[in-house]
Amino acid sequence: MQEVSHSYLEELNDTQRKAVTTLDGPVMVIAGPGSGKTRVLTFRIAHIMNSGVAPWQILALTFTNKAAKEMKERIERLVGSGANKIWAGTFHSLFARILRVEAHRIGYPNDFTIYDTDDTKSLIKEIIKGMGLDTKAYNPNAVKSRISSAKSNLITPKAYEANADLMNYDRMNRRPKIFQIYDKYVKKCLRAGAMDFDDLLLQMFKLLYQNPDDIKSKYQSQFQYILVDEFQDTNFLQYEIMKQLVKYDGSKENICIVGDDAQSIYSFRGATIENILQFEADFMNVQTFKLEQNYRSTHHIVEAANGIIGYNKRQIEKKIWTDYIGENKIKVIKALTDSEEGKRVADLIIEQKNRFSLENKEIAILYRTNAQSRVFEEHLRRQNIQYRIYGGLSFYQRKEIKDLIAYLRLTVNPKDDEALKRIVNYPRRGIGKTTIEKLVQFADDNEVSMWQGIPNIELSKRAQNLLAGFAGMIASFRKKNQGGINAYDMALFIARKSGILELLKSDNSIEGLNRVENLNALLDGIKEFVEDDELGDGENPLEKSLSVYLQNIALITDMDEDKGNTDVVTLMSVHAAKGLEYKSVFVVGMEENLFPSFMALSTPNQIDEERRLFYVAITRAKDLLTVTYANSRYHFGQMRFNDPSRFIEELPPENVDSIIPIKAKPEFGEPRVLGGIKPRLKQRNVLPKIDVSGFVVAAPNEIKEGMKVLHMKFGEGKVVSIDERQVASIHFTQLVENAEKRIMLQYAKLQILE
DNA sequence: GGGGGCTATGGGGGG
DNA sequence: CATAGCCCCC
Repeated sequence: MQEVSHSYLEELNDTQRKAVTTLDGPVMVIAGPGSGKTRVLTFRIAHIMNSGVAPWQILALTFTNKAAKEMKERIERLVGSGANKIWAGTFHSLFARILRVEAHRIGYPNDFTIYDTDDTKSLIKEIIKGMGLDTKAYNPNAVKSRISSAKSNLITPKAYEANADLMNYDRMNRRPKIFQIYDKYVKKCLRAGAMDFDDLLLQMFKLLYQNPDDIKSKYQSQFQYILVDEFQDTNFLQYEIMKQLVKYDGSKENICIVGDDAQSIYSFRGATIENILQFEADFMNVQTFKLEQNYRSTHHIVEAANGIIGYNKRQIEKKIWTDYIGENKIKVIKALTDSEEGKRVADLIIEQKNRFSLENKEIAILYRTNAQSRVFEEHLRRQNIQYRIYGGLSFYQRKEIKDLIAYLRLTVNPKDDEALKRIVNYPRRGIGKTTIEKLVQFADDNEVSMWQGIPNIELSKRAQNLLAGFAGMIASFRKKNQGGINAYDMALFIARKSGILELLKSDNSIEGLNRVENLNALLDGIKEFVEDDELGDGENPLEKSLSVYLQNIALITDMDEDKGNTDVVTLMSVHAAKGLEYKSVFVVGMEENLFPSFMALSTPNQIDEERRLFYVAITRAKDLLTVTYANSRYHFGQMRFNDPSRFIEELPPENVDSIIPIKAKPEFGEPRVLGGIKPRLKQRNVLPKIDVSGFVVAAPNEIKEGMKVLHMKFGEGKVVSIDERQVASIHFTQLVENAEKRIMLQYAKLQILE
């Protein structure tokens, strides 16, 4: 037996050490900002490994993949080797990895597509339009967030319809049919073999809960130790998954959660502080440790943070303190315009760099909304200060990148309707809007993906040939892809054969050249992925297929990318700054309607969350904190006037320099009031209510011309004709428009009436 | 079916 | 300001 060194324990204070060495049973660590939380987590994992536990038996759920990567590197240095085999990453990426192996057990292909926000939105929009509803009343964003929140709370479409609170809420907001959209959305995703971000959690839960082939015990016994970072930002569903993994007969319940209720800033995506309270109720004998000493910031910053958070009721009792007495108070700067704000921040950065010999990378500008980055960019560039913006439009969201990726997605999973719609006519091959609409309708009627509809839909000869040509190309890509080709060779082949590369190269404008460059950068990235010789769990090189590549990039964010050692000022949203620290921090745009956001003004709970967000913002600073606001700023091309943020007044005066407590009155430019909702409904099919109990599905070959049949969705109809591809034309008596539908017998659920 | 120009309209944070 | 969606023309 090798001698194990525990010398790292000497680097910890008493509470930290207890949090690291208490390995058995449920542990809760409440960790104030700058209290050495990351250190505790890494040391704890190292300690678990030193106690003889294999790295792959440890599940560490972090907030970003970058945090997981850094943690693994630090653990590697502490314990020698093996740290790369720890299951560390975000909920989404780790569950995607598991589902890639297990999805077939719950009705999904293992090669499932991950739908991003744009895919989700466009699908929801398609459904709304398909139902003849108005996209103004049924704002796709609003609908998406209702669906997302339903999924995060384990509410199925059926349960949604049966839930009086949800239905009343939707009725009050004039969106009574959200439950139907939700239902269609779920079905369409399944047909497309696609999971959205919420599904990565929801399907993981289903896998464990439904427990096909006793799969649950496999993961329960694998993950002997579970750690969850930023627990305050997990939602109900994430917590339920954790419980599936940890709570069972004979479990040692070795789970450690680390969080800070004061830094809970993600309730908009379903995170709930209740989880912290619930944890103590769900687990017996939870051992709680509170890390209250702040090692990061000056007393001015810590006291200001305490002062701010004191305005919030209801929090876990704790007192964050520091023995770091700083010289510089918090600076509050008022600017007349947003542009002046940008200039003053840039000037002050120059001044601070000289006076305190700061490097660019020790400085960050934090804002409430990504749209605010522009003025700072402008002025930093003017002053020749290197910077980097995180968040906003990422590389993978550029059009030319998404186009090629859509081809790759379709090659891996041809049922991916969103990918198909995107590129079926790009580059142009004469397949127009009408054809695509018909294909969408046909696929919907037959409850299949568009890809499955292509060989069976009846269109003009021309349209049919064009579609067949496209399908043939994709089929040839698929055939090539199944021959064990790596992702790079495949992607290059597709970029050439699809005509994308050629099309982009024919554009000699600056933007065109840029696009070619971006596409090449994407191909380089794929090459890098292929050549990376990182080892997987079983010491085998990780698989380099297109499918694995797509899974990797679907969950990548700006934050995960290496900044390298470049010396740049960081610009990012406050949300993105969670967990980070800088010597000098500028929190900008501190105005009513912006921070706190106008969306939050009417709800006390949301104001509290904005306040926690401000708390997170200021506690990123180690030495210097500057808070700025502007009397006027451009927003959507309009000049707007805002009062200074209430949070500025909440800063304790003794920790602040040069505060100017003037409440500017708006002179003109009152906020534009959005108009009322004007529903504009066309006469549409109202689908008949069909009693599905006692429904007898007929075999495809039993259906004959002239028969009267019952369809699950469209009700009674008469079979007009059946063609050689087994597509039947059926006239449905209860439909108002497009009563004659073409239905694929292979998939149709029809009952013979007479 | 495709392209170009014009208008109306969003309104946050992110995996 | 940015862009989706519409209208009109080829």
